[in-house]
Amino acid sequence: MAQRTKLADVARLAGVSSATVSRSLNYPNLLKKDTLKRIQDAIVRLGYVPNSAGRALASRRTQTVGLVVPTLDHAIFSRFTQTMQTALAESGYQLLIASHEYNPTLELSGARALIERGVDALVLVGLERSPALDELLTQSGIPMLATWALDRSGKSASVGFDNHAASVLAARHLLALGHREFGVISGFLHHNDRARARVEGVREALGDAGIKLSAASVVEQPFTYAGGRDGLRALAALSPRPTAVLCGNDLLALGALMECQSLGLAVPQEISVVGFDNQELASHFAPGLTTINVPAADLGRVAAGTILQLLAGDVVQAPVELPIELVVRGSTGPPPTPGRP
Amino acid sequence: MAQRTKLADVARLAGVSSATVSRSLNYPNLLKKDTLKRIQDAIVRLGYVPNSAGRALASRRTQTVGLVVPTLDHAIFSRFTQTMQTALAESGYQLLIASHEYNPTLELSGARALIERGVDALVLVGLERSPALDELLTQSGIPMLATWALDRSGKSASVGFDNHAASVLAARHLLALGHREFGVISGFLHHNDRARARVEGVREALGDAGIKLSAASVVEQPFTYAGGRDGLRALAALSPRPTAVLCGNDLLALGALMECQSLGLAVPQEISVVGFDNQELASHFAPGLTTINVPAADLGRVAAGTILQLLAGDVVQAPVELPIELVVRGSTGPPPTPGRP
DNA sequence: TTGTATGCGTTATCAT
DNA sequence: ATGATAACGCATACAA
Repeated sequence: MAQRTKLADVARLAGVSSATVSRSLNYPNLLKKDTLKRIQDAIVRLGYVPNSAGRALASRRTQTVGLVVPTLDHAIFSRFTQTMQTALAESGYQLLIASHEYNPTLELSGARALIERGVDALVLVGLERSPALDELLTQSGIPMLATWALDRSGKSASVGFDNHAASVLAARHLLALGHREFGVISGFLHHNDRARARVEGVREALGDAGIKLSAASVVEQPFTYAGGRDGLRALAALSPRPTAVLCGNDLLALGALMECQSLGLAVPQEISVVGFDNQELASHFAPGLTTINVPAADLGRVAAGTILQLLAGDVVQAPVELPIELVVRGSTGPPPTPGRP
Repeated sequence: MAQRTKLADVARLAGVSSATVSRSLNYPNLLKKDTLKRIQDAIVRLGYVPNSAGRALASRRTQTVGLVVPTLDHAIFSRFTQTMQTALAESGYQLLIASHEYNPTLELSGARALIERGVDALVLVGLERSPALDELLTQSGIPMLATWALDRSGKSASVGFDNHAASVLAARHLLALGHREFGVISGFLHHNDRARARVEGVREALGDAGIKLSAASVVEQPFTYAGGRDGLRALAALSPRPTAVLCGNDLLALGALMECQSLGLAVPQEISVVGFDNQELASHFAPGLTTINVPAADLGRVAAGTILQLLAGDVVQAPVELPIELVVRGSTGPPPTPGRP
């Protein structure tokens, strides 16, 4: 039953050639009003739906964009994906998705699967990829866009923000408040250049202030509330105890906040927490939380626009940098006593 | 540069016919070990990637599953999608996604776009669809799976849970606590049969107890924190004021909780709140929140499995019902004084 | 076990 | 403005 009526069926019913029907789909203004209408009637009558495999084979384009993300199960990526898919759909493009859960092997196979399916362009997250994937990308010659990071080398088009600069911003803010003991709860750094850039930003900003970030004060945890809890517990056990904690995303930050409460640590009086990602809850349940808001939805929109440019043949070299903002809530509280154990 | 090497190129390099190369891909065990190896070497040497348009045209299958969801920007759907895509990828299927933001027109065009692209099967959310979509589905003859709802009529395969029963469960719980005045904060009911089933469940359970749910005590709001806030404010203004509020999802429930706090209403002493969806935050920041946990990840896994069965030609008639659970937190608090204004 | 030949549904070139 | 026809890359029935 599947995929019955074809171009030729419509052509027969409309009394024209299949070439004309094809044109009615792709260049309707080339046809005489009358025949166009006859064809369109036939299409409706038959419930004809074009077969894009045939179309792809003949036209060498699939009207499909591939997206390879770490996971859809983080708000930032699902929002990003949602926005992109809506924007692309408006231009007649469909989104084909692969996720790899931060596993380079899965990223490679996912990208390969998308390329096999003939995506007209490919969107990736981050700049880091395995040599095999790099080779696959250059061999395929498919237009590629890196997201959530900026490719300053200009090797590939990119839209994102400066993860490094963002955490420098946050660290300086905390330094200005008088903090001297820091902790970082990060996601796993393996195969996550964004997370690494964030940690590096902290390290650098602190270094400029003559403060060294010890290995023990950077803990890697899964991107979950539990990860945030565990991370904070580990940091709280250090001596001296950090008075400021930077978290890699909202789940980690909120988990850390919960654990602070469980441990009886006042935020931000005894400990300050900074989290990446936009978390509406923060303003209400966690007035002491400072956040670095990342523009996931904007990124999706801009990425879609850039992809369309690439597909139009434009050469997009310069990275498109989106602004991030540090949102400080409840900063009126007293600064923490630095160095208190 | 795109999509250079083809089957024939590999065949030439390996010194075989293209048919043999095709077989090496689809039925490797039909080939002599030696020739298979020669072919595979050639494939690697050339960096050959199959063109699935050609494959789809010839085989009439795309190894692609279409998913039409309301949005990826709600945790339940992104988690569902993520799980499904992972499970399907393990069986060599790719997921093609369309989202419609609760707009029937977009749902139709999305489904059409997916069918055009030749998806082997289609996954939809809910049972309600426009007549046009229904016709499209039957005309196309594509295997279809309804999710997040149970098709008791057996017209289509379905995996989900009983939204109606779930809210009956919640309402009875609140009745048992002594509540007599109820409010409901729902998402928009238009084109959302799950939301309607939830409200109906409440209405029915209350009706059994001789309580009528007035029109004013059911408010429709967008699925956001702000929606929850606005909804609760509206309900709190009613006289008599509801002592128990049921919310359509986690965002609405948390928004309602925030507003309770802003209004100085103690939860659950003065007002009880019940929210659909699994919300980890609840146990910490909102100990008075009772939740109906929905198994988004399980649904994704089961849906993927069912789709694979359908693709294998199995006839899946009976709806697959997943269990839901009512999680009561902080129920030790005193029951609210019923009917207090 | 492998090769030959044909067709899948559409687009695009070239006529008319 | 429209028609005839040759690709597009692969799978498969049939032959060998």
